[in-house]
Amino acid sequence: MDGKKSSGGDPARSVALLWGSHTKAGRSGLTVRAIVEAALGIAGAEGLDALSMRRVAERLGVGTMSLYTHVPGKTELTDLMIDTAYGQLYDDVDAPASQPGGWRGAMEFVAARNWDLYLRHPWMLQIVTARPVVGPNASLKYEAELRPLEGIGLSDIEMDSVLTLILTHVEGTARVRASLEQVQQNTGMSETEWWLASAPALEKVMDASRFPVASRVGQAAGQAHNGATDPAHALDFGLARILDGVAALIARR
Amino acid sequence: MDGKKSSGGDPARSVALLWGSHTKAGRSGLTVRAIVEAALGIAGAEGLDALSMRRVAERLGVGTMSLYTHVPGKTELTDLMIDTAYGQLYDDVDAPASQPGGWRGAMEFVAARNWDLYLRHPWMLQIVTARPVVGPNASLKYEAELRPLEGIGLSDIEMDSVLTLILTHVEGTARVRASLEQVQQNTGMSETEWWLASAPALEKVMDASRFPVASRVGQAAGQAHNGATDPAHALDFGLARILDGVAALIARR
DNA sequence: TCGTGTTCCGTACGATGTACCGTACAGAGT
DNA sequence: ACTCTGTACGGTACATCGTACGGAACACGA
Repeated sequence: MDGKKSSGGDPARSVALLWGSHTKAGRSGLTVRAIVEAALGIAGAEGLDALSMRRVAERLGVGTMSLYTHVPGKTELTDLMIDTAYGQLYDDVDAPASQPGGWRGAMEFVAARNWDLYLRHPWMLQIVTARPVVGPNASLKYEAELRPLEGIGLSDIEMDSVLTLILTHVEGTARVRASLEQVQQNTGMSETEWWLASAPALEKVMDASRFPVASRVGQAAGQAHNGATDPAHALDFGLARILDGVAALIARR
Repeated sequence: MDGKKSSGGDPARSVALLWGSHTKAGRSGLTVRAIVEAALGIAGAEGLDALSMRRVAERLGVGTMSLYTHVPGKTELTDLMIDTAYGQLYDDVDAPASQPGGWRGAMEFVAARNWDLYLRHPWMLQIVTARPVVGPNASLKYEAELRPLEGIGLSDIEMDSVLTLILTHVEGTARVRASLEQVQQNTGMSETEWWLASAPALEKVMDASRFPVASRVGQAAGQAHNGATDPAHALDFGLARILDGVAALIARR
């Protein structure tokens, strides 16, 4: 129920592992790349809860402990998974910068791509990255996402801050989205079904007059969104506000 | 390493548990309230990883399985922990609304209080709340945080969206903060120490000229923040941008 | 041919959440 | 006062996890 740790071991070893070629095979053909891909397959198909070293080994037809010859531990494996997923984001470092609509269009593109990323890899949202993974693809991602902010009147620090703000927004919203979907899958109930199931019990116990604003707004939002929250709407609304705020910062110069 | 689940059982039972009095004691004096407090004590002192049903029972001098008489499972226990933590946020429903500085001052207050909440209860950030906990204190929190947005020119739905945006920002930033602190605690290295430990390995393997913008901006941000990221700065910067964006939305009317 | 180092992996340990089921007690009914 | 019954308590057991340990099997340079 809580977050699993990440990045506990030797930094130098982790860095070397992330930036290595991943193709050196032993006598059973076992490769770091193969291990990572198997892990991605499991996490993608059955979620992070289903990901265990035993399952990975099983999928590769290999003893469980053989994995530890190539990978220090599960922590480092997930780091590799994350960086691999990042690699699917942009096929070109200048993809965001060459988007129409200036820096704003570029940032909308960045947000959309990250949103898609979490949609395709919801397990990423369950990993508590104790430290940002500095792999090759993560570095490329950072470069690609910073470039459109170059030369528009922001200081270096502001460029970093703006990007962080946007990415935090997307990630947080995607986390809500993934949570909703997971419950839907666990309980077999849709968002509205679950709400209807708890409504009678709630009404019996909660005095709505104590929460006048909350009940009115909650009701309105619930009806508009077909459920308590609509992550897709939250993404767009939030991004629009954020970009307006950034535009105001730039205009102030 | 991944997020633990939440809210898997019967909705009605969960609601009743959350809104109940928590004082009915059996013959050994065991209470839902006592269980929740013990759990909060463990999570607060040693983190969520240290929280187990056995540890809670041990702390209460009680058999492990006795807990299950009062609480359906660990999932519901964490739900109760969360709602209890929410109870410490505002001592008055009108605390945010009666803050100086209008709606903007109120939202800054709300953000600061939530920031403090996660600072005091970092374990909350590790729980994957599969569904927002609708307990009494969560409801009060929602009401208190919505009130300052009343009557300033936003629709009901926009009120909800604005609040969600702010809370998502605070939570996401707090998550980064908690992650950094946890690594610091796990590895015994400070932010800068860890970075210095991986720097030589990174330089050996990463060609900085491939990431011109990233390395320049990263360097600048790293120096300004005494580490790769400065969550406190990210909080303030992001909140300022967001509130500017909201102000622009209101002004547009 | 013989070290010698690397890769593979079977076994085992200490955790975890909780299902199951027996036991023991508190309070109601007589 | 005595029995009956429902609830609270908790011991044991199971499946699962990450991984430490150490032996076996192989590749390869000398």
